[in-house]
Amino acid sequence: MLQKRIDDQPTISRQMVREAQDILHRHLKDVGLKHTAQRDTILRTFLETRDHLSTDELHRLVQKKDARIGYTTVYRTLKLLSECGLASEVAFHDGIARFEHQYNRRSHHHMVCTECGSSVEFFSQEVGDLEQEIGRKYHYLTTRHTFQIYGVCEECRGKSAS
Amino acid sequence: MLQKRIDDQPTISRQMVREAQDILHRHLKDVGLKHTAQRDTILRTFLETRDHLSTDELHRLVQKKDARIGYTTVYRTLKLLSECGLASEVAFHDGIARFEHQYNRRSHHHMVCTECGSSVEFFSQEVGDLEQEIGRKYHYLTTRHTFQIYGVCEECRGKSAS
DNA sequence: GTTGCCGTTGAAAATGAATTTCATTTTCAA
DNA sequence: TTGAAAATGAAATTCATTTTCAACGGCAAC
Repeated sequence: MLQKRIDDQPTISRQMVREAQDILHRHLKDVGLKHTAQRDTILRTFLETRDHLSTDELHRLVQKKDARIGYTTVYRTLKLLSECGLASEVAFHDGIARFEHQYNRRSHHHMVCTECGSSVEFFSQEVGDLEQEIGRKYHYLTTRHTFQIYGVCEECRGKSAS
Repeated sequence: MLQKRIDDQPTISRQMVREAQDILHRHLKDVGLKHTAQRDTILRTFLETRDHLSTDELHRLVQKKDARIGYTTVYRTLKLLSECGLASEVAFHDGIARFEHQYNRRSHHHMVCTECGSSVEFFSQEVGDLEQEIGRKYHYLTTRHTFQIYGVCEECRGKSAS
């Protein structure tokens, strides 16, 4: 099931793609890895979608551009992208790891419909503040948090009522 | 790795165990299943610990009481306990499903150390309020949420510094 | 008390996503 | 150009979870 995202930045500009590629290339150099056509293709494909993609879904999209790129490479590249902050994993609690790109986006959270899998993104400063506050209180050096709301969307409630 | 929990209710009384058993028995009756010694043993073992147990860990504890109880039965009973609200799953994002008992506990969240896996529980009214607020705003009928903070605890920071 | 039904049990097998292996190919610095 | 190091991708493996199935057990009807 494809996880849609509702967003305040509908498309990604050529400029952004270039900047993201620079970030990846710098990261590759930093950790002594090489620059390959596959990695660029995967990054570009990843940036072009607004959805929350599983490795498998991204692999399928990538294959439309270059059918010779394998699942494993997509899997490994997603890890690389996560390392350099271009991607981040969102766990929707359905047993599949999903990724969304983090390029030029403000911090947000998800509300997921448990019937159809669609999701709404929302923004709340308070949640980030809470991370800081709780970390200070218990002497943790916090790095990140996850916050998801689960429920049933309006459309699905309509269906089940009929 | 055993996930410790820090709590405001250190032990569970005989009274609570009895009440929890009643809840399970009623649920079994409701869905047309039977009351068995295994299921009672598993429930009792589950209630006796304050930790966040994986199926495997609970199975090991159960085996100390009755070595003939199999993994599958523990797995299935945890599902039953979840159905009737006695257990709930907490995803610590390490690929293993963990459960904690929900009997007579107030709503709480977790902060997990990514080094040693220990966790702190904390309480925040605001998070629940936020669930309501966001649900109303986007017309979702919300059922639950997850909120976890990840970081490094004081002890682990000490270790890595030395 | 016996019978038959139906749910339970638990070992083993299946599943499926994530990860690793390994032979081959590609990259890149010298 | 060249060779060492990394990348690639198909296949195999891992590992938690879930399902299957044959044997078992309690209980109600006879």
